[in-house]
Amino acid sequence: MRMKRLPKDFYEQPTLELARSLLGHYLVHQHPTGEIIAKIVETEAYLGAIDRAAHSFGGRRTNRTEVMFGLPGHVYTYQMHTHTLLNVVSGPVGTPEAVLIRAVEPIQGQALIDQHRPGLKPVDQTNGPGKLTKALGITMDLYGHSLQHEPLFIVEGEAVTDVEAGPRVGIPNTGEARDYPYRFFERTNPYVSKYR
DNA sequence: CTGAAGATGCCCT
DNA sequence: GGGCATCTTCAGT
Repeated sequence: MRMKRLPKDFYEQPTLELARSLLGHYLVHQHPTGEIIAKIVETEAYLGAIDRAAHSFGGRRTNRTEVMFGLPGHVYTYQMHTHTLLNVVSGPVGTPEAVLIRAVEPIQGQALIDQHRPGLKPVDQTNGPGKLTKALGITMDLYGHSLQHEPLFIVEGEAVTDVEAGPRVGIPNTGEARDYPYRFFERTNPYVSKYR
C-alpha cells in the first residue's frame, strides 16, 4: 500500500475545505500491539471564535482549548463522558479552529479493532466519533501530538466524489450554529454515523 | 474544593 | 425515545 504522509501545508487550508479534503484519506495509528489504518468518511468543522458550537467560541482560551491556538495539523483530543474524541487542529496560529473526525472505515488491522471493540457488527465498530477512537486505541495521551510523526498520522488515501454536507450532530443548544452545514460525509459509505 | 455540563454511546422500555 | 454511565474541564465559592 502506498503510504504518502499528508504534508504540513495540507493542514493550512481553510477549515471548511480541510474538513472536506480529509474525506478519503487514511488515518494511521501505530498501536503498541500493531498498526491500524482507517479511511476518514465523516468530519465536522468547528470555526473557533465565530462558532458558538466550538469550544473556542469567542476566543475562549483554556488549558483544554490551548492546542487549537497553536499550529494546524496537531491533535486535539478531549473527553466526552466515557469517550475520547479526535480532532485535527486547523487555522493559523492564534486562530482556534479544528476538524472533528466523526467516522472511519477500517482498511487494515481488523483483528486489533475486534480486540478493542469485540462482539459488534463491523459497521458499529467505527461509525461514530467515540467509537472510532476506542477501535483505533486513541486516547488523551495524544493531546497536542503532531500528525507529521508517529504513532498517529494521516496518509494519502482515495478520492471521494459523492460528498454531502449537512448540519452537525449533537449540538442542540448552540443557537444559529446548530444549523450550519459544517458536517461532511461520503454519502454512500455505510460507516457514516447514522442519525440526523 | 465543589459541582455542573458535555461535539457520546449503550441499554432499556 | 429516555436514562445513565463516568471522566475531564472550568467557573464559582
